[in-house]
Order: sequence, then structure tokens, then C-alpha cells
Amino acid sequence: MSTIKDVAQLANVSVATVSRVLNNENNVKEKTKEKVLKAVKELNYTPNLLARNLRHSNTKCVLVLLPTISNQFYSTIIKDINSVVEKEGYNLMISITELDKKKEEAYIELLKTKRVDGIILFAPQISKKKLNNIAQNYPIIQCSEYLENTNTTIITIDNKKAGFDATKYLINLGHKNIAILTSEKPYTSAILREKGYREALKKSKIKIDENNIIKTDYTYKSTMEETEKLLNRENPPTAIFTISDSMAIGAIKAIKKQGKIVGKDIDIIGFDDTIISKISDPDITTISQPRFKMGELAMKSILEKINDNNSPNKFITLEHTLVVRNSTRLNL
Amino acid sequence: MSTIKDVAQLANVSVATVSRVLNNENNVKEKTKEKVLKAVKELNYTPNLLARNLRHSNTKCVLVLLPTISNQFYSTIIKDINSVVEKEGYNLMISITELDKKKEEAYIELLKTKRVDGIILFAPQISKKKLNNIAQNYPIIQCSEYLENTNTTIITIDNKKAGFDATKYLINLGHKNIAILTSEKPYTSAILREKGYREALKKSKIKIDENNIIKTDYTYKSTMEETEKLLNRENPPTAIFTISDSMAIGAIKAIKKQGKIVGKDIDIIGFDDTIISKISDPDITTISQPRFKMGELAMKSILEKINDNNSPNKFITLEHTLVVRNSTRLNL
DNA sequence: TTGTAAGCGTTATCAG
DNA sequence: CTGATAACGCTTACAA
Repeated sequence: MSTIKDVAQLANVSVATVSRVLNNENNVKEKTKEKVLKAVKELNYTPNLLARNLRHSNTKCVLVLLPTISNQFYSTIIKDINSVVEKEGYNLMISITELDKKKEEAYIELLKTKRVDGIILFAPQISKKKLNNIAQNYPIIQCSEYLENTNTTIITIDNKKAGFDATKYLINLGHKNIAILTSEKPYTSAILREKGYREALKKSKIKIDENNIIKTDYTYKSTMEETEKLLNRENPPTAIFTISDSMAIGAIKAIKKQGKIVGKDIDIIGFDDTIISKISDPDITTISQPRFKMGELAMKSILEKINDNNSPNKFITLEHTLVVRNSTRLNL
Repeated sequence: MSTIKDVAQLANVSVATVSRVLNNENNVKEKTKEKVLKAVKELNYTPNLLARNLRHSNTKCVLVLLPTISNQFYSTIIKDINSVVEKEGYNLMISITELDKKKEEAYIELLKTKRVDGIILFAPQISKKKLNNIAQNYPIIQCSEYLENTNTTIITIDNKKAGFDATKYLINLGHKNIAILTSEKPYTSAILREKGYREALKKSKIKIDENNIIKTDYTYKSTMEETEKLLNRENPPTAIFTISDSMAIGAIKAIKKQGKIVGKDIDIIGFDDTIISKISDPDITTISQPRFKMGELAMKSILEKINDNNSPNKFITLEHTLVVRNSTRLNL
């Protein structure tokens, strides 16, 4: 492997000159430039970025920490972040924590050890204290799911309002017995969506039945099982709000199994507007998060922090929308 | 930010000694070790990996180049690769090419510039010549989708046999008019699966109707449209083999729209055994690739190459299986 | 316009 | 067991 030294030797100039040519500085004679470029080509030389990065003390690399990649919500947002990141000359590194605290902390170490310039954190498991500590010294922001009361920039939606809107929509359709299927893990978003659910019922003077609030492990499968139990109750709910589309699919499957019709006998609302909500039969009424905007802002914010880690923290709340499809009756 | 020098100063030893302690070399007096570790703690010191990497000329980082992340097949395999990679003390970097040749080449540059130690390439778009060139000097292997006749290690399944098996299964169910919905882009896998399809028909003395071979852009949506057209023909096929699960979903949607019953009026076989094939209603008969094994072997192979790029290339073919579900009639 | 040389933060060699 | 110092490959004052 050839180095800048080899190029310099072959071109009969100093390494400084080679460096100048490579970095497009304009104070090099055209003739010299040509000589250098010829040598570069001849040796098939590519600069060692490790060395350059060490010198500059940056990596031009941003890490996105995801809890999982199987959820379409995350895979889509990645695509959106990606399109911004490349424009800025950065590389994207994606890692999966699987909600494992230890793993997450290990990845955050990459920040300290200068392997990445900044981190966009989805669904943090790290402690508030540790996060604050890191954020003080290194560029790190939170996106979508987040820890409250930290000194970081946060990009998210108003999950409480989203929960409220979904529930309110069901109420307006005439439902009084509405279940919510949510996560047993203390995700901020899940907690807030449940809050919104409660608030909507309260505001409509519908008594909250704690048996209608069901916590699962967030998967399609267990949602299906829980829905089956739900339907076998004496007074089964006439509408179900699930906090993810894949959960909605599970609920739908259970309902169909009992020979009931979704969008007629029972209404379902999902969350995230992922592709499966469109593919599903019937397709699913769901809350859509502005993923592109979210990804874009996350990238912009992290770059801002990389540029100056003391730049003021922002709390950005983006607008969600309710996408009405056929898993809810359409007689509004 | 403190450096090894600061630690040395505080601990009143040389940087060499600090380095020794940090790298767990055993030729350091216990007393000295303690002093150093105390200083490390006091300064909250973390070694700069850029410097270490420059010195070692490695990054402990493997890049996985994916065409897309929205396909469950890829997101699952990533999870599997991840579990291996961490055990070996490597970090995983994931990038999405969106089948863009330029992007792919840009990412492969990371290899030359020493930003990553090796690349696992899915669905290469680069030219054979370039790939061979790079593989000669840098650790790069192909997984799943691949360019033929290159000097790289390849981990894949026998796509031709898979196409054969799927088609043969439909034939055995009694079908004679079988369509295949495949990709218009020249993916190796798509081509081979079609070959298998043709072979199965031929072997069963069923005349191949070129109108039954339909190329689409691989998406759920266009598959739905093409299936609709297919069904409106004079002599519509009684079975459809789609080369991906999401395409199968599109086909199913079109069939349902016409009031026909999947698994009774028309049979469908998908590919990949992704979660949507289980979620779908009816769930989908599909070809399953051994993703875990694939991810595991890919990681092992790339590490082998990183260790010694002249290690012999392997062509590893893994076994696929046909998973029978309800999108095909069960009277075999 | 170009060259010299210091420096980025490590690790490794060699001497003591 | 420990310390000095060269080296990894690059960028960047500063000098010429």
C-alpha cells in the first residue's frame, strides 16, 4: 500500500505539496499539480483516512443507535437520515442495541474513543445521569423515543396528543368500550400515548376500565393472543387502539379468527403508518409520524452539535396525522 | 480531553507504562498498575482509538452494504450478523446503497481509505472487473446476491434449485398454468430462480408460456397491478410464484379484490419467509433461507479475509426449505 | 509556490 | 519492570 511519501517521491515533490494537491488547495502551480496527480494515479494511491482523522480529530461518521431494525418505522427513518447525511459528506453507522443497556453503553463509548463524531439515539436505555454526563462533553441527541429532563436536543412528536387523537377518533365513531394495547416496557412514547388515551376517555366522560389497558411485549404475536382473550370477555371492547402497526396486525388476525369483521364489528387503530398498515387486509387506520422531517432534523441537529457542542438544546415536536383507512368504520 | 500523556504525568510514569496497563500486558508491577488506573479514573480518560487504529492499521469495524433496509430479509440477517460480530470485538457499520452503483463504489472506498477493515456485500452493482480488483487487495465478500466468476468468497443458497422446488411443489398440487412474478433488474438470484422455474415445468412436460413470466420492479404495489392484469386474461394462471414475500402480498391483495380465494382458487408461493409471510392472511407458503447461518458464515468469512486476504475463496451454498402455509392448497 | 518539521495519540522496540 | 523514542500517515505552521 502506498503512502503520501511514495507519491511525493515519485512526483519529486514534498509530502506537503502532495497533501495540498489532494486537499484542493489553490496555491499549487498547475504543473506541479499535474505531476502529483500523475504519481497518485500511477501508484493507485488512496489517502489513509485514519491518519487524516487523527490529525483533524474527527471521523466524519455519525452513529445511529436503534433498538431494533425489524420495525419498519426505524428502517424507513434510516433511509431518510441517510439522504441528508451523505449530502454533508458524512458516513452513517447504524447499530442495534436490542434495548440492551450494556450494548448501548458500549456503543456510546465509540463517541468517547473518537470513533464517531456524534450519535443519534433512539429509545435510550442508559440512565439519565449518564446521558447528561456524556451529552455535556460529546455530541449526542435523542430522536423519537427519549429520556425526559436531559440536557440534549430532542426530536419527537407529541405522543400524548397522538394517543388522544386516536382514542378521540374512535369515540367519535360511537365507541364507548375501547381497549388500548400498549407496551409493558416503560417507553416514554408508550406511557404518553396511554396518557392521551385516558385523557380522551375522561374528556368524553367515559369511565376508564383498567381491564381495557393491556400491556404486552410489543410483538405481533402476543398482541394476537391478548386480543383473543379480550374478545372472549363478557363485554368485549368494540374498538382497539394498538400503539404499533405490527400489533394492529396481530389484533386483526385474532379478530378474523373469531369470524368477526374488522372495520365493522370491531375497529382497530395502529401507529406509525408503516408499509404493513397499507398491505394489511383491511388496511389499517393509523397515526403517521413525519419520518422524513424527523430524520432530516435529527441529522441537522447532530451536525449542529458536532460543530459546537455548546449550541443550545432544542426540544422539537413534530406534527403527527391520523391516516384513516379501512380498519375503522367510515361513517364519521 | 485527556490523553495518555496526561495520565502518565499524573501517575508519574512514562506513557509506555500507561499503554501497557491499558492493554493488560502482564509485565507491570501491581503497585504501578494501581497508580495508573487511579490516574485514568481521576482524569476520566478514554484512549483515542483513531490513534490506536492508525498505529495498528485496523479499525475493528466491518461494513455491511445492503441494497435496502426495508426488506425484512435484510433487517433480520443484520441482526444475525450483529450477534457474531460483537463476540469478535468488531463493530458493525451498515450502509444502504439503494442499488446505486455510485453510492456503492463510494462506500467501497472506505475500505481503501482504511475506514473499515472489511466489507460484506449484498446485491453488488459494481462491475465484475472492479470488484475483482478490489478483492485482490482488500477483504470483501459477497452474500446472498452475488456477481458470478469473481475471486471472492460467496455465501448464498442454490437459487435455481429454490425456484425449481417452489414450482415443482405447485405442479405436484396439480397446477399446469403457473405464472412467475420476478424482477426486471438482473439480480443473479432472480435469474436463477426463473431458471429453476423453467426447468421444473420442462421436466414435468409442461409447455412454458412466456406470457406467464412477468417482470416487475420487485415491489408490492406493481406486483398487485400485474396480478390484476394476469387475472383478467382469458386463461388466468391457477398458481403464482413470486420471488419475494412482499410481492406475494401484492398478488394476494389483487386476488382478493377479485373475490377469489387464495389457497383455493389460486395458489401463491413467496420467497424469504419474512415476518409478513406469517402475518399475511392467509399466511404464505414460502422458501426460507437460513438467514442465521448465512449471517454467521458471512461474518466468519470476512474475518478470515481480514486476517489473511490471501486465504482461499469459498463458494458456500446453504440449504433452503419450503415452508408450507395456507396460500397453497394443502391436499398434497 | 514549495519544503521542513512539528504534531495528532497511540504502540512497539530497545536499552537499562 | 520501566523509560525514551521512533513510528503509524497525514496536515499545517513557518520558513524559504
